[in-house]
Amino acid sequence: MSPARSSPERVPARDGQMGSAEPADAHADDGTPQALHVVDPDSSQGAILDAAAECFRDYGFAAASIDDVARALNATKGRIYHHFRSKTDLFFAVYRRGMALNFAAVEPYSAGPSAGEKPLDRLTRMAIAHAIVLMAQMPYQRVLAQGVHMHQTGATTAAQRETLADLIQLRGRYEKMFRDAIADLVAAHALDVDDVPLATRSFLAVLNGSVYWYAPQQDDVAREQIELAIKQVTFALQGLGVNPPHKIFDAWSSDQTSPNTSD
Amino acid sequence: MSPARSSPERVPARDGQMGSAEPADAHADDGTPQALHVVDPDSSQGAILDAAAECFRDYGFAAASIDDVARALNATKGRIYHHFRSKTDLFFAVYRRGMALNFAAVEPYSAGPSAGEKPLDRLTRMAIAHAIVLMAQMPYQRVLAQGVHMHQTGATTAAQRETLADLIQLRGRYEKMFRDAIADLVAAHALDVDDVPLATRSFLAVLNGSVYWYAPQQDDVAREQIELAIKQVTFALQGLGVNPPHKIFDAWSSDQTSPNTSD
DNA sequence: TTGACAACATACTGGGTAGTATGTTCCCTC
DNA sequence: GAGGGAACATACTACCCAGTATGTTGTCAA
Repeated sequence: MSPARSSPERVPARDGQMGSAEPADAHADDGTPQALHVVDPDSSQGAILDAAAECFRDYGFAAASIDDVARALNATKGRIYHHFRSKTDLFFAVYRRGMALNFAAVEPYSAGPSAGEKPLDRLTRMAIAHAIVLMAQMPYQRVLAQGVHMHQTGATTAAQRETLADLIQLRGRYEKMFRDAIADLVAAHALDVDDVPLATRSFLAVLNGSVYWYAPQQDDVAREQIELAIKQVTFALQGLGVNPPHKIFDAWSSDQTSPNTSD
Repeated sequence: MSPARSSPERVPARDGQMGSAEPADAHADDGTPQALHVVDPDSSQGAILDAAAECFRDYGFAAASIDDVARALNATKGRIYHHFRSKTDLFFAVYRRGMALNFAAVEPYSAGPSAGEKPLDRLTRMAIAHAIVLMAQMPYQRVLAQGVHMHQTGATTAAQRETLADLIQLRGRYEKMFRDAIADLVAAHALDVDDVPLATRSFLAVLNGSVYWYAPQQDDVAREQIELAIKQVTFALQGLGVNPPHKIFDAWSSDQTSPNTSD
């Protein structure tokens, strides 16, 4: 139903590359899908992204206005439009940075140097890292959830839809890390699930849950997050049908930054 | 940050009851929090709710316009504003109906007549019913998720915020059914979790996951939904630390409408 | 048949917002 | 020290959309 909606297709002309007189060299659009830290966090653009992430989290993409973001920055629209071509582009940049934060947190444990590592330990470390970065970077994570939703609806122009597909693919790669880790467990006969994709979704659903209800309670936020993460990971691993390796939990609790990878 | 936002508080005058010259007797606002089927599904209002649920699902509350809903109905705004006072009220009605669908699906298994029933069987039936109604009534379920999110942001006027609080409380009652069922398992020493609220959230997170990815694949949709639900419930129960009762699954699979409550 | 009212459709208004066009300031370079 | 451009702020426009005011049609009762 509603095949055309209101605006059929914005900017019918000058589509495709549209690279004429860009105001700044920000948001490099070279076709490098692997590029992660696109924007320097300490730059002015980084501050814009942080403010935008909070606004998108609080009001949602559609309801948050550019003026809201500018107000959160103690600035005006001019500053934002100097760095980002449109509201959608700003959203994409926030999404990209959110995915970069996730990859930076989890990827080290996904492809660790210790090839002889137990598959269960690897999945456990990845899960804890994921659960923690979720709580530590809440605004960005909420934006990620919105981005997935936007993909199914209408994402303005064709060029932007293409960019969104890239971002969704980025998320697909991220989830694939977990799917592969779970599949490794199945291959090692350490686990018996018939539907790995579904199991992966349920696994991540447990860990992602905190995005919608977590708010810091205790003083020691870092420890609180670790404890919550351990509970969630315990639930998720049990859901898969395996007993959680408490040794990993203890190692993580004692060293909050990077748990020792000793067996 | 951003303490005031754009519109400080819509409709500063005539707040509170604002009951003057209602166009129709629709949307009875008597203070009955227990009322579930507020709107007759086969009426004109029911058709509006269905269309609104699809639009809110597709575009989100903020991005979906009243004209979009009207277009989906092959009608105009007049029809909608004749039955609902505002866009927010329409959203609330959709939310209310979504909760009614959930209660109607799960409540029969929550307070069944068989008091001697095993706690695990009860939770299992509730979980399956919840997972199935989620897939069967997708548009409404997506609206429910949005409603929870709206509660944390700004919900227009003070009177509407009050109504939203009612709806959130309705959802709280719904989740409490599951929390109580899990707490019963703990009390019966059939389960050992230290954090029941967190376990409940993880439990529901697994079941709710399908809202974001489920799309009918096979021809026999009802059977497909049952099979998916069983897989999800298996994961969720294992996450709690209990072995799923396959007897219940088999009974549900053989009789899709209402599983026999025999021992 | 004639009110009268429900159930819409049509036409219009006001406010909010994305995006643009144009200034202004500061810094850096030559 | 002059010029030039990056990094903003200011001012403005065009448009979308929630909400309203009013017109039209059908139906049902008296």
